[in-house]
Amino acid sequence: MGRQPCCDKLGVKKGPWTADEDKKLINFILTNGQCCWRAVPKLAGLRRCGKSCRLRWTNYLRPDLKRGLLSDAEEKMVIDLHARLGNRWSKIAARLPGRTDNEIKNHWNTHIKKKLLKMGIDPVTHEPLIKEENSLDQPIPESDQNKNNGHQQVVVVLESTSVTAVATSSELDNSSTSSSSSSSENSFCITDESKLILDTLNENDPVLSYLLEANDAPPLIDSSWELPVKSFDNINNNNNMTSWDDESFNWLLDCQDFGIHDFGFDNCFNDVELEVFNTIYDMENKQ
DNA sequence: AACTCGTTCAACCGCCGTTGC
DNA sequence: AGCAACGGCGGTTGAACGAGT
Repeated sequence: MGRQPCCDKLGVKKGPWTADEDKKLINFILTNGQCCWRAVPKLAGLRRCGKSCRLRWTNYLRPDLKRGLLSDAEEKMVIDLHARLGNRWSKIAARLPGRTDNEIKNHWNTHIKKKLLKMGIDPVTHEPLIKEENSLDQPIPESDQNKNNGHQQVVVVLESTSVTAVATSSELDNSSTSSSSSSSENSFCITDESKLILDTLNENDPVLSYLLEANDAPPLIDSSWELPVKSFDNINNNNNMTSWDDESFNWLLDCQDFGIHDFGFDNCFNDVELEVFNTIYDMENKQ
């Protein structure tokens, strides 16, 4: 005999979570921590599958989630990491504090994918889509392709970071040196649009510079996330907290823009991880 | 105002490696 | 050792919403 079934499929509720369900789940996790997800719905008084509870917690209720659109820096990191890791969203999310794999995956599919396609980059391979774009989206007349002031595309492939870009600027005249002297795989030109990509590699950017230095480094954030129960004490000012009161709960639901600092999570990360987080945090606050 | 269409994202589904019995 | 549940992951779906007509 193996284990008991995960949950009784009959009577299990599906669909969007209600505020009441959220409250029950939050209360349970804060009281008991994350244990056996199979037991959570029963113990928390929820008619949900344990899997659904885990998903709701990790993707939405977790207090260290940042919420909101990804910042430019985060987006650039996602693109770069995707170029190296592919659709391994959980690995990518592990490098972006406060972001979930689901969130990054959604953002990729709805925003970044389109941006890359618009730039003539295959979002899967991160390689140029010159042929496809010429034949499908916006066919470029041969006459225009022969003009430097037209929209001739120049491939930007940065081997060290796997970031690929295609420039469509008319400032190609200024970049002839780099394109003519390189091999096909390594050739690149500097133009307005490609500068946007190159900006992602700014050496002054601590996030990216750290990222680039640590090609094979372990994830910035340990994937085995643990509930820092202690940090929640700050919320209720109650060391013996057993559950959230209505005020605290409403505060959580209303405050979708919280960060690590807000919860005293700083102690959960080492100096480097905190530095990365602080950089992203500051960038967002400046916007 | 009513309808259509496109976009977004929370949630579900199914698969797979791990682990407990 | 083998079966089956668990936990996690990536792909997909569909309801909600906004923009355009």
